[in-house]
Amino acid sequence: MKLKLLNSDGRKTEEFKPLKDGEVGLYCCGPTVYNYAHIGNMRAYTFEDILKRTLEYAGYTVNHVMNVTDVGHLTGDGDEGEDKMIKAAREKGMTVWDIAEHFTEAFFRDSERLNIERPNRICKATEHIQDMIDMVKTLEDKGYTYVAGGNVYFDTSRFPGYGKMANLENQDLQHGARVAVDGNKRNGTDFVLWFTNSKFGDQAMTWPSPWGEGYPGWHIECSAMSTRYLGPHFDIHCGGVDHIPIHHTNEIAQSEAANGCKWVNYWLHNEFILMKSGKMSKSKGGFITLQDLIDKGYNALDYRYFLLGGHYRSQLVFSWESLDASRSARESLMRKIAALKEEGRVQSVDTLTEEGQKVLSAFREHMAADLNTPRALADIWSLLKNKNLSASDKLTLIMDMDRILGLSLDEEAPEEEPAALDAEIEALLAERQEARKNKDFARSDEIRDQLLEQGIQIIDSPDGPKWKKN
RNA sequence: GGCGCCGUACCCAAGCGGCUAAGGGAGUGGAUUGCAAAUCCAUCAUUCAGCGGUUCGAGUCCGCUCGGCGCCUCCA
Repeated sequence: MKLKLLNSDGRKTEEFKPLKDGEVGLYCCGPTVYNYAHIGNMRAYTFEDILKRTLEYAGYTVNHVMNVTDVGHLTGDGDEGEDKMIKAAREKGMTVWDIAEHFTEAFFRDSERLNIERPNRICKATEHIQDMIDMVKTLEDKGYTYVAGGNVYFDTSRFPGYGKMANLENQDLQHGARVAVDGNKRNGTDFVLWFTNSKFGDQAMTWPSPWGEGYPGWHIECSAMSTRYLGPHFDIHCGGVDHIPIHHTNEIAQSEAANGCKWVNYWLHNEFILMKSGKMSKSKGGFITLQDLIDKGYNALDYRYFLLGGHYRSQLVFSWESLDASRSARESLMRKIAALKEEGRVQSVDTLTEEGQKVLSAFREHMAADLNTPRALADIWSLLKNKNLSASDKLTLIMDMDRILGLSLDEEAPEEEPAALDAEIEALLAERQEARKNKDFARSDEIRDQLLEQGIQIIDSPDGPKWKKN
């Protein structure tokens, strides 16, 4: 299985070749834990999960590293603005450490519910301050920095090819069009490596450094931590498209300047989830969390299915109608699989017939072609209708595909357990059965409507009536 | 002002020069069911925003027009 990935660096689709045979170093920009993640944020982590699963499916051993930003990420650019963590702590009356812990926990709970596999290593910025200081020191020794207004800046004019991936050289950037220009900067694109003059300094969040007590700039953490865990040159780096022009551009500059070599071979970026009204973001408010979906009665995997229905590199508009369609599709899929289990069983893919092998390689080809998950879902639906496949072959294929899709297709269709039936409903059900037996359908339908109003849907089956909560 | 993306049926969405334009949701007709639900069968774009061009051949490449979006603040 040869993967072809669209590399943002060069904007071309390339065949993936790892630096070391059979191994992949993968770094993904993780959450800044100052608030709950919204469903747009979760698209990035779901996409990265699909990437990781696909790599593993293809036989690679993946070392997946993800950071948790718990310091240094400002609300504004340059040396203006406040640290997000500190701001959140002040507003909520909690310590920064409590804030970080609370939202980190919430983040991984959401990840788990979306079947996102835990990265092999999760690293917190606050636990790697020394690595960052060391890297800034190296940059200083190599002459890439200057100190102004108490802060240490990276001088982008000293790094040839700065902004190449983002195509910055061809853009007539309007610096200061919407944000006050930082007068300490020598170049508009320069950025802070280490802060010492924060106006909002929370003493709990500063560390001693050669430049004075302070805290790190946001970009340096990813460079320092990825280098520590994956080395100075590794395979894949992921993140949202929003990171291309600034965060990743700066990461490349400082990493390659410090390490003195090529840093990342493949850059993969996911596009945004949009609302009908435009972008979803924390600062604008009005964002939707996974918990909101669950509170409305959706399964977290309905959202994963929704995400898989669009290509990660395309903008996807979220709407409740679309989510409903995803839920209907996923529930139907689960029912069909449950039915298949009545007459077949999962086996090794080696036992597949020629037709089954054909279906499987088509699926693999689709996933290998820059992770075409919409196509992969279509493959499942087509295979279900394929008359040349036995139930066992279908199950075998679907479960193999689910290693990548991560939709928990092997789980039993969620049937509301009638164990907790309350007596009143029980009585109504019994009465309805009695009425049906006597062909008093007016009464039986009346009871059904009555229960439906209480959010209980009755489904008659050959084994008697079943019910579920809506 | 600069950079980039997109416009495929009622909705979402694949498709990257060549068999009859994937798949899902919704809808419609039929089978089944007391009726529903579920399931099964069938049906659902002579056409890919518009106009030109390249080509033996274009939804797919090029140009223009119209429309939508993102970035150049924070953001996944």
